[in-house]
Amino acid sequence: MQNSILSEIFNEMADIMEILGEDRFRINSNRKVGRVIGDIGMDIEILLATGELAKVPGIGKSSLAKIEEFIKAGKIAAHQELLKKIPPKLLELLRVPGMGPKGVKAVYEKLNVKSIAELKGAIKSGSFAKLPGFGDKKAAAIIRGIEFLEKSTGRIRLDEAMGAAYIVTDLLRELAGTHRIQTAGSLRRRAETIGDVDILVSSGKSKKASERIIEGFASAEFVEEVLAAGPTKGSAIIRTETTPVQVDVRVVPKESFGAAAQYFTGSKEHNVRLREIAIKAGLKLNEYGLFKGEKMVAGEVEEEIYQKLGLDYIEPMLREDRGEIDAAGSHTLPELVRLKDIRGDLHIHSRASDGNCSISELAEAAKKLGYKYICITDHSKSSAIANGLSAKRLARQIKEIRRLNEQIEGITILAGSEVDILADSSLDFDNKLLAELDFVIASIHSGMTGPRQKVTARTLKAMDNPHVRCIGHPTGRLIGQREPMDLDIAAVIKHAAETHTALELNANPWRLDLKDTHCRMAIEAGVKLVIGTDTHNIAGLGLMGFGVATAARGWATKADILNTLETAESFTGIGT
DNA sequence: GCCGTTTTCGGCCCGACTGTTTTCAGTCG
Repeated sequence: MQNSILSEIFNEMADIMEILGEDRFRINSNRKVGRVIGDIGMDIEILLATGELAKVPGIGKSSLAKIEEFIKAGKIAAHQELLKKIPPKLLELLRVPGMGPKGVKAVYEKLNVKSIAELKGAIKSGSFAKLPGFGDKKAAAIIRGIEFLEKSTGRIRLDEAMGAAYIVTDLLRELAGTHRIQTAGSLRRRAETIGDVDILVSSGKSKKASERIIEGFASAEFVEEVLAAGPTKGSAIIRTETTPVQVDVRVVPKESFGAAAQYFTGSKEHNVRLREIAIKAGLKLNEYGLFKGEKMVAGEVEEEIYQKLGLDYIEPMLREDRGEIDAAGSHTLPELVRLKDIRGDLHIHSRASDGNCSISELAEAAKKLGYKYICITDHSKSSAIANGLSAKRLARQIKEIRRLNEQIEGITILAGSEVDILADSSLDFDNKLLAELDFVIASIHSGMTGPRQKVTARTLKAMDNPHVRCIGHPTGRLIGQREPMDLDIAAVIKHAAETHTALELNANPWRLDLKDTHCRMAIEAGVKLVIGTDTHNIAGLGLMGFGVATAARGWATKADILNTLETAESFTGIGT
């Protein structure tokens, strides 16, 4: 799929144009095209061929021609022309916190700085600080920015962001003067990766109270470095168990809390659309409220902002400018699936393969979560590294599970398998054994770097097996660590619909696979999703929420998720 | 460059913080 490359090209064009100081509206539209292409789950080549691409908001005539040019020629002339205008490494300067397009332009034109290494040199030599509009403090800030860039791993996973948020909200709760505390930003939207953690606090009217909260945050022992600390806003790098995380804390008065929550939750693109709607209605929207002239018409309650703009309330997970605003206006938003709708976990590893717990321990823990059923899906024999079960061991495990079901009350344990899809597309167990199972997940664990045609064919073939009820972590990605397989996702979804095979939404925050946009495609094609934690221990059962949030980001309702069904019987005896 | 229930031309979101400034530009979200 060429979407991500194209998305990067449009963003790069916007970056270069910005450094060159070109028209900011044209820059913005290029950026928007880049984002929209990145958001589309569907292969852009297919969308172009069917004429659908021309209907996508934000993509106009000019961009359409460029995309067509890229599909045909593999490059875009306008992009190549822009690249010629700047040295190749100049763009990396934009990644340094504190360096924007104007700064990059200045150091390039006045100091002939063409890379981060040269920027470091210019700061050390003192020439940077002598530039008009710059200075010693700015120089020091940029050095810190470069250091942060060098040690940071970029965006962090959802679980890491949540851990950082807990650290800070725990402290804020202890501070005097904090009333309400709410995470905002991409964390509240449950995006798959998080840049920095935003936390919103409401306090009393006095300016002093607000200042004290920021001071309390900035001086906390977990703070590694304070990036900014004003009367209402503080920004700092904090230590966590895994990685340094940037956390922004914002203090707002009680009467503006809802507007601030709306504003700081974003996404930016969603907010821009809302403010445009406000302007058309003769109103003004900012983080303090929705105003008609001087008069505040909404602000304390987030729901009221949407209501006064003539929109249904939009859940944070949907706020990506992916059609949710139009749907809210026409009252056609989906009723999103929630964690409380989940009745069981269908992807669990026990001690028999590479898990840490016995089946009965897992069952008891699941019962405490209110689940009606779980399915034990240990690895199959080819996953030797994970101590995959042989046919003989699996047959024994099935008997063990049947026996346990007679002993344990209040929850049904299903016998399953996460069976390997082998390199030749066959499955790791024969049909006779698979037929014994209540629920079979088929997954690829090897040959993931294979060509598109091969990995796609393997997946399609597995779905042809009548015993396979679900494809596990379909793209195989590990966020920040391993790229997804080059899978033809549209073909997989189409075949899943044809064979009535479910697709997994693996809830592990390392995976979130299928991702949100792919979930939405699957749902639109009528394919059911299974949200499974793929847990190897009891704590991992708690990862379900990450999967549910991702499903919601894919506009999933309860009916789209297989494991919201009330009883275990819904899964048994299928394929026999 | 994109878009249209005031529009095919003329608009295009808003504010905090910082550092360099004597009133503001740049960056960020």
